[in-house]
Amino acid sequence: MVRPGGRSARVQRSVHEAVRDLTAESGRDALTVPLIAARAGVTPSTIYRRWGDLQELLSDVAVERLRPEAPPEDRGSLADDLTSWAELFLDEMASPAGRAYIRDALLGDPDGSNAGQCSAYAAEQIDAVLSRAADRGEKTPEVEMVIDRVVSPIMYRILFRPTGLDAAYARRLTAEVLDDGR
Amino acid sequence: MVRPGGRSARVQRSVHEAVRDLTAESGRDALTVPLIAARAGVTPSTIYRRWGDLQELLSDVAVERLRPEAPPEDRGSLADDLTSWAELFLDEMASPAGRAYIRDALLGDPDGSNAGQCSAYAAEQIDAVLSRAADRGEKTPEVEMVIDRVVSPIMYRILFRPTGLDAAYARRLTAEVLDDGR
DNA sequence: GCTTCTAAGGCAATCCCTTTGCTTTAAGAT
DNA sequence: ATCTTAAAGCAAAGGGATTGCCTTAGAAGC
Repeated sequence: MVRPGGRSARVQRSVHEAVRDLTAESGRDALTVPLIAARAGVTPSTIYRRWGDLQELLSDVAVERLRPEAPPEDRGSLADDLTSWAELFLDEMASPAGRAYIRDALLGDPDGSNAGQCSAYAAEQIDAVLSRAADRGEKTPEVEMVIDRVVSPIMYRILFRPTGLDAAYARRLTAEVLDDGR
Repeated sequence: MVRPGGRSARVQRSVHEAVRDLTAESGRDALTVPLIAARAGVTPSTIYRRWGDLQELLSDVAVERLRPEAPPEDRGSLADDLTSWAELFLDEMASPAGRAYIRDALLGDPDGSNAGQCSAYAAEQIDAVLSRAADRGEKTPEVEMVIDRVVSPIMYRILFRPTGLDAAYARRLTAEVLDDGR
């Protein structure tokens, strides 16, 4: 039984807020469950019971922060829309903060649902860009193809090869998928 | 000063061995530093001083296990070699054990060097396949292209979208990169 | 070979994170 | 208004993480 307006919701909000505040103040390495609990005004056992451990809590907070805040900007053409989305995506994800969120999201995620949520966010944004282009009458690649050809290489490099990532790489990947897919 | 034949090497071996044994016996969730230390015949502080924490130790062990044991089999043609390598790669990485090792490798890896090593292993194997094909006179894609178009999508799905991964996907990715790249 | 030097491991005490049984509270149902 | 029951609070115990100090063993110089 979910009680979205009640005490549970208040606790969830204050705990998430405490994580964000303490991360900003002292860095994520300084985070501990008792610290977060004290800041949030709850007892540690509440956090342990609801989230299991620190990593799962951080994973929750990370996914929340990786949620896109607005649909991709409309620049008038598929090529422009997709290219600028990919540049922005790379930029956000490859930043130190972005990398930290990705790691956290993957880390405390026993069943993969948080990671799946991240992927779903990207798919939504891409789908918005492609649908808009289709409405304009442009021929578009499949969402799956954009994920395989643009999102995957970017994420792979972020996770496994921390060097050589820049906007030009995002542009090249986008140009290639548009050449092949429409 | 490295002392490869001495006590350090013995400790390293016995600790790694203890991790493997205990993982097999009791599962990775049951692992703790004191447990591993006891099995390895060392004190916990030794492990903390050498590896920092449990996650970094597990990351070390994971990378060791992700090292390929032999060069890819020679089946006579680039298409056959690359396809069967990709199928094997997907199979090993997507297995429960493979996923666990990937997670561990990424997890306890503050500077990204362990993850980089994993990527280097894959690049080596691919390079071996491509060089062999080039020696036969076949036209081959670049290693980078195979990583972007075959390895990345597979790893992305393993990490972010745990469903719908099978040998057919590996074959499709390989076929596409061979069509485009030679 | 013997002495010297030093990186690495052992030991032990301390701190505090984690876990858990029991109690209390508050949101929703009747 | 009363009842029910998730969920939070409390507190104690257990044990993992950390660190200063000491000991050991391998390597280098004589």
